[in-house]
Amino acid sequence: MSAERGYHHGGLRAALIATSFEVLAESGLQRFSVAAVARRLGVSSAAPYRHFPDRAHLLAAVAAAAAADLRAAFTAAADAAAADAAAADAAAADAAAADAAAADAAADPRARLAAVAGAYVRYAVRTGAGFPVVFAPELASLADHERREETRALMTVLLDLSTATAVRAHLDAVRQIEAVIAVAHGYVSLYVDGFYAHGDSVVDDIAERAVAAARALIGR
Amino acid sequence: MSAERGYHHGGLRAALIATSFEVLAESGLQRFSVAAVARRLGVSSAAPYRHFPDRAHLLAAVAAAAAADLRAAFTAAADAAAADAAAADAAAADAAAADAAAADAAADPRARLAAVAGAYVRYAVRTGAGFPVVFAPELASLADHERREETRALMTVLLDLSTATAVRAHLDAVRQIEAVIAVAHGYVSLYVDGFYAHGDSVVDDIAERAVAAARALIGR
DNA sequence: GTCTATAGGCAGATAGAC
DNA sequence: GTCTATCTGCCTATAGAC
Repeated sequence: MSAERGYHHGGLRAALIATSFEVLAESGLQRFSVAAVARRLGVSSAAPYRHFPDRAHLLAAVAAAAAADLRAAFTAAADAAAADAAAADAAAADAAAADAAAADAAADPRARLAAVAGAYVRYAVRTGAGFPVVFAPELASLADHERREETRALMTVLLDLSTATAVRAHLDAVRQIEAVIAVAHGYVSLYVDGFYAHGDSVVDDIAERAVAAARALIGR
Repeated sequence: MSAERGYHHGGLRAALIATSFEVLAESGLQRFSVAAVARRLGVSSAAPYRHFPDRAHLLAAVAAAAAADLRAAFTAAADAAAADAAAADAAAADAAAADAAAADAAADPRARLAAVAGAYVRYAVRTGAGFPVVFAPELASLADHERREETRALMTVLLDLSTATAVRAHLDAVRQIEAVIAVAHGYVSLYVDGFYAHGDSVVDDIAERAVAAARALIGR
């Protein structure tokens, strides 16, 4: 449909969002520029302004996509952790029992919540679009319905995962999820700010450390 | 000695470093600019280049000062936590016993380490100069002896605090201090990136939450 | 719907006057 | 040791040609 370079004629809007993730991953939110996205796509620096009125509206579209991605990544990681735990519990038993336990979404709620930390580290490092992009204050005033809905759904998923760990009160659930995100984002922030050497294996390492830390924070 | 505005003639170097902290606190490392520091001091944008060859060398001087500040803040917070814990233990006993326990630097090593998280949150939010400034990769190649010495001393203090908690191996101590810094920096990062509303009481709150999270991470 | 061209702004850094 | 003035470069955003 569209050429690799030069004209996009129709698909540019989606391409701008996709390429924005690459620029974010390499440069971060502060250094993100519309010009860099256009350059990478081989279009002129004016082309993006046909699809987004300004830099903030492009970033808001990216934030909405990131919120949706994170929600999917969190639920997938939680389900995988529950399945792993069930498989480990039933290691010597038959496979049918493990599958039955894995199918139970309530199984091992603390492991499910801890898995969020690992998924966050991997996604935020890979795409550059973590919570600071999703909740960027510069986008708060934008009346962007899609982003508002996606962020609300994201927070609902997180709160449900936290509440399932049998915390006493709603405030405890909020603070628990805050702590899990804080430790995961802390590892991400130290990584992207150059405290660690860069590399895929390092990302895997800190993702595991984030899960272990989250598991300790969740307690019991 | 020096005028409030305009000429500094002798004190500008120190003033540049001090004002750099203010600019960092307001704008962050990415948006930090030599021009903004000069503007705030009421000197021309060329003046700083008489004292520092470029932006990186000014930041390196700031990083060295921040490392020294953080080391002092960490030891002070650890000592205060140990004193608090001793006072609480001896609440019904006489004051002399509490003072004696507080004077013992080995008392309550896990509370001492957890206190680091609170001190980090307060300092990094107030000055804008946390680990990403101290260990900024853009400064790594600078052969800045002062900064190297200060960062080494800072890491030694942290490692000693971690080792005192009776972890099994050296690697465990390193990962433990990493986790404490990660959770503290995570709260800082979410705060400066606008996830929380801003205000002194919010900073106090997240500093306390960082200490509680660190305490859970340290365990036992 | 994309282009070229441009205006206006701010940053890093240098040259030469005082 | 600080100034003014300037060069270069990159950014956001707009105007008008195609």
